[in-house]
Amino acid sequence: MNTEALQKFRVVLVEDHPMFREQLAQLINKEPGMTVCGEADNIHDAFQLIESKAPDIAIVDLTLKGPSGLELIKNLKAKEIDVPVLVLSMHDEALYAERVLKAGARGYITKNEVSREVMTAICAVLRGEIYLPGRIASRILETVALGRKSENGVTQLTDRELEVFELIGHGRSTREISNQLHLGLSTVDTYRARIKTKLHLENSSQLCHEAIRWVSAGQKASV
Amino acid sequence: MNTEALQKFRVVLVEDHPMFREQLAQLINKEPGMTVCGEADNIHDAFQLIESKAPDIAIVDLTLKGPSGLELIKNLKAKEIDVPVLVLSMHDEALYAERVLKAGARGYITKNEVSREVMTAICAVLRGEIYLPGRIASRILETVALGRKSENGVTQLTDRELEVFELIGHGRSTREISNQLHLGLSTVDTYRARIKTKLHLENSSQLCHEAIRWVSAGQKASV
DNA sequence: CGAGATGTCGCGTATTTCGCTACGACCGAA
DNA sequence: TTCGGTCGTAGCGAAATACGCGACATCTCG
Repeated sequence: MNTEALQKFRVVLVEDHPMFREQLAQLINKEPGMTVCGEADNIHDAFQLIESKAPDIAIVDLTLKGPSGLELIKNLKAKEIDVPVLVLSMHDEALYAERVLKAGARGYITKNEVSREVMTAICAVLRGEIYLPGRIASRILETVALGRKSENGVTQLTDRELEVFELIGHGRSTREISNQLHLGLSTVDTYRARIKTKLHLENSSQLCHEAIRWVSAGQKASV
Repeated sequence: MNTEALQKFRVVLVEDHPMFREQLAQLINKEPGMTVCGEADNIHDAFQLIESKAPDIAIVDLTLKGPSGLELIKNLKAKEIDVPVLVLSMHDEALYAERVLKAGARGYITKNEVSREVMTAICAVLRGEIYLPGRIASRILETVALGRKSENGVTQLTDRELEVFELIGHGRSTREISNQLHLGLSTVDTYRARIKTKLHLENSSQLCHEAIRWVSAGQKASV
């Protein structure tokens, strides 16, 4: 029994929803081979926790109160603290999955999964695999199959496209942009279309959404 | 023991977040005097469930996939189905608390509470009290004390308008919103128009912009 | 009761989106 | 140097959407 205790996988939770965190902790502690060795609700505490405890895995919520979980992942990578990170997100969007994976996470699941799926993901990551729910994986693989560069996020936008993207993010309409940039309406339209393609966005609402998020994030989440 | 089992308070859960629902169910079933007698993840099932089971209390998440929990509460009231409703919300916002209370709910807690607080709330509502966490209660009382009418911004939107506003903020197109809310396209259009008027917005880009800003700001800034 | 607020919807026109095509410039690989 | 790719630019037509108008039934409250 002692040896079993020693062999348990040690998990750190980073999640700012107390109830959700409790639930996760319970779920994990219920599992024979795992134990929660620390919890945090912001990236600062989380960083110190992970640094000191060196857990076998960290489960990180993307949307924390302060800087997002993405920052945490990047910080860990920057400091070469090598802990597998499983990202938990509210967003069921391929864009985020790509970003966090690129930032160094080893898995991405949404909070809409059932507990079993979460455990599956944890186990997969502990085994060293990268875990993604099927629908997100396929969306990403699709872009790969289509010959996309491994580039993701906003980096692959052209200068002009980025310019337009940012203006969209500032709430400018297509017409305003075309005036401001001295372009034809249709030209701006083309950029919008290309941006949507590159960022895998379905319609102009999502385009607007992403653009604003990007702008108001101060362009730090790029990857 | 048998009589005790018969006396258990029967609880219905309405929550579309599988993991969270599991957690809640566990929390409640662990309690000696309570038992979960039904779960639903949309207001349609929820309504039938509550109608048929006539539970002692319903715990309702505000943000469901389809129509929001607010609708459910209103429907129950309209049909004079008299079940105490405890609202569970992501939003730590007096704005929502006021709305759901007006709609007939008997309590309002956020998902940021710890389990103990949730149990406290459930018990309070079961005792026939109205339960609000202190900080929300005081904020509501404050606005009452100040003679209300801090009518700037989003406060003046009606329930429906707010619902639409939020969906816009989540990047949904008009069509998606009309589907999700089971409304005519033109109806959603009308709401958009009214929102624009009330918030003094010029066009749909700005509407989109404001909605997204508001949503991603976590709705903390207004009131 | 009556006025106003609210939820719901339709219509017609103006505007925008969107998918497609196009074309010259440039750049790197064959 | 020719070929294939990307980039900036732009037009076209069909479909979708936005927008301003009106409408009507409830509901609420003075």
